[in-house]
Amino acid sequence: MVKVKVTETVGALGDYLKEQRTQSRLSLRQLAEQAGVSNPYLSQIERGLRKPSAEVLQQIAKALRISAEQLYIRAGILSPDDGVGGSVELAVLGDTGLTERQKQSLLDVYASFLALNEADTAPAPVDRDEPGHTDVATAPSL
Amino acid sequence: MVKVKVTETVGALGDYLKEQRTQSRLSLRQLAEQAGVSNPYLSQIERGLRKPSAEVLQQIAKALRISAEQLYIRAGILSPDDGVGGSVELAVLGDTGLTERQKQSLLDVYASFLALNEADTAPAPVDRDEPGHTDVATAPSL
DNA sequence: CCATCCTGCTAGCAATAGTTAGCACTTTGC
DNA sequence: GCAAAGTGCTAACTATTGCTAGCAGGATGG
Repeated sequence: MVKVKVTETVGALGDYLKEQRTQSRLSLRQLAEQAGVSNPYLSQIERGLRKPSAEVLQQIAKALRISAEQLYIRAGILSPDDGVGGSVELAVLGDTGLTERQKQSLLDVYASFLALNEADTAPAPVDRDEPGHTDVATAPSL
Repeated sequence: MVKVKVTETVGALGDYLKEQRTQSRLSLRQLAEQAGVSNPYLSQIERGLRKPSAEVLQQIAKALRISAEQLYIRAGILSPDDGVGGSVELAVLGDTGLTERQKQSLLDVYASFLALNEADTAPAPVDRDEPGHTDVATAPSL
């Protein structure tokens, strides 16, 4: 009985973090250095004993090449459609690799997708969108 | 000894935060309550005296209906194309309002835009040796 | 005129984030 | 066999977060 519920969310974050780290073939010390924190501390974060500050979390996310927001979502701290509604818009608008025109086009497509799904799920309020299931039976012709 | 250098980034975050708060016509206490923090603490954050933890920052961002990532970017803590490269991908993949197929389409378009701009600005293909990057998107035929 | 509610701010304290030093174990090579 | 360097973890400490209690000033209105 090791996991004693330290808010449970922190543990989830730690697990996901460790999963990402090992998947990137990074040792604890390597990631710690890249993220600019000490290795014992990173170890404690992974085991759910500590909650990293915003800055540290950003550094870690950056070192792992993932979004801090995603880190939160995947760790179950933030629900996907909770406060992040519009994160696609923001991500696109904040992208420096796109021209303004391209951003607009992309967002147009995005909006149209959402509108389609909206109209789709409206009569049938069963909106369980399981990844891998790809419920595209009603999806528009692309 | 007055701490002159509070990293300066914190001040920027505070300024942006305050700007957003007043723009939303929220008093300090109102936002503090919505974000689940004490009002003196929020006050200190806005004045750059404190750096909020990851959780608190998320709560504040949520209460203001903005992305924590954007909060960082706008505050100048995180540069837009810095570690957030790929945030569009992540935002799209994390979006619950899209089907898997739509996500794929959107990302295809996104990738093609990037490829276009890449070819435009860099005649000589720059190869960045980033571990675990696995650049799979090489301009899909649209 | 004074009570009451708002605004934001300061002081002081408890909790915890993040540090350095160092332990135990495993692998690598001489 | 054993040094050297890798892995992650523990302990003790300092620095910082985030709290409660309470202050001064401005509106509102009885």
